[in-house]
Amino acid sequence: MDERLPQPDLCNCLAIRKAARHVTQYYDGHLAPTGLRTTQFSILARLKRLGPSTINELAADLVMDRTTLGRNLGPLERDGLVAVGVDPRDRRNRILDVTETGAERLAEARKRWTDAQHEFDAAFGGPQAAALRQTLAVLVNTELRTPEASEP
Amino acid sequence: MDERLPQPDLCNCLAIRKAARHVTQYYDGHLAPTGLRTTQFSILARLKRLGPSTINELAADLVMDRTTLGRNLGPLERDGLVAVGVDPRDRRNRILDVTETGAERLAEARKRWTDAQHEFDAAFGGPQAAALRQTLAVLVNTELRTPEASEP
DNA sequence: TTGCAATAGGCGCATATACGCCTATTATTC
DNA sequence: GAATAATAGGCGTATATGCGCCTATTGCAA
Repeated sequence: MDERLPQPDLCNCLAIRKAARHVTQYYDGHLAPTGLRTTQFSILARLKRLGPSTINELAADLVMDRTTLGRNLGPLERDGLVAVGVDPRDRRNRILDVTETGAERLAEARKRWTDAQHEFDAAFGGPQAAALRQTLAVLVNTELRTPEASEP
Repeated sequence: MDERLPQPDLCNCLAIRKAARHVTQYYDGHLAPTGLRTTQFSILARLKRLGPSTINELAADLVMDRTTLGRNLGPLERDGLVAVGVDPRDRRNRILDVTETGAERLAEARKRWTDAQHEFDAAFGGPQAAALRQTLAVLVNTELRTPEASEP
């Protein structure tokens, strides 16, 4: 009975991307009945927690590129889950806020999310999951500098 | 001097997706001069390691959806880095293989990847990185069942 | 105040991700 | 051997991701 685990990846990036695909599919499966994807759920949840925010603020919180968040707002705005307004005090800023409909949808999705969290803990181990999240928080706050393009 | 780290996410999925975005941007920045994205580099590297493989085999190895890999092959095939043939013994199968051009490009990219790995270890800690990769390998092999849609 | 720098965000483009449905091909069963 | 099941993969659709370049707006300096 050869029950060894496969070799872990040598590549940090591949390792985390594989895991991200694995876990995202799982959470997406749980959230599917609510019509929200994992990314959309995260956006709604964080925006609800932060309160009205600009695109830059929310994108930084989600460790997401500014333009990525901007595009991800499209479906949410179209479905009336997020309101996008202009800051009257600085009209460069867009003010994002969760609508009432968005809050309701978020509340429904949160039930499914809780189920997913519990099952995840059961399968992977609660303490292990907490430790992993902690490690990932450190990683996200680790500055990784991209090399400059060489001067011409 | 309030140097506390921000609270780790409670959501396993958000935590790992944030980290994946963070790390992917870093590796993509290093690989950019080679014209390869991180995903493409991973595909080439794994295919080179596995030898000629079918789409299903390679997709499973990469923890990637079959259709995702299928589409990601497009640019690689277009640029002559991967050859896609039909298995004469079972014509349902596509046989993927790294071309000579692909091998050369992979070799160049591997240099940049090695730099990225070293700098990653320096910033995050080599042993911590190894432990994280090990943990993620366990996670990827943890079965997470998606709930069945309710019967009508 | 006017003119330049800095900031916030949009948009084109290209790739990445995956579900559902489809065809082609092979394996199985009667 | 013909009908059927199972498997491999393609394709439509939709969202996710982010770089480079652009405009709009604001802050700052001469």
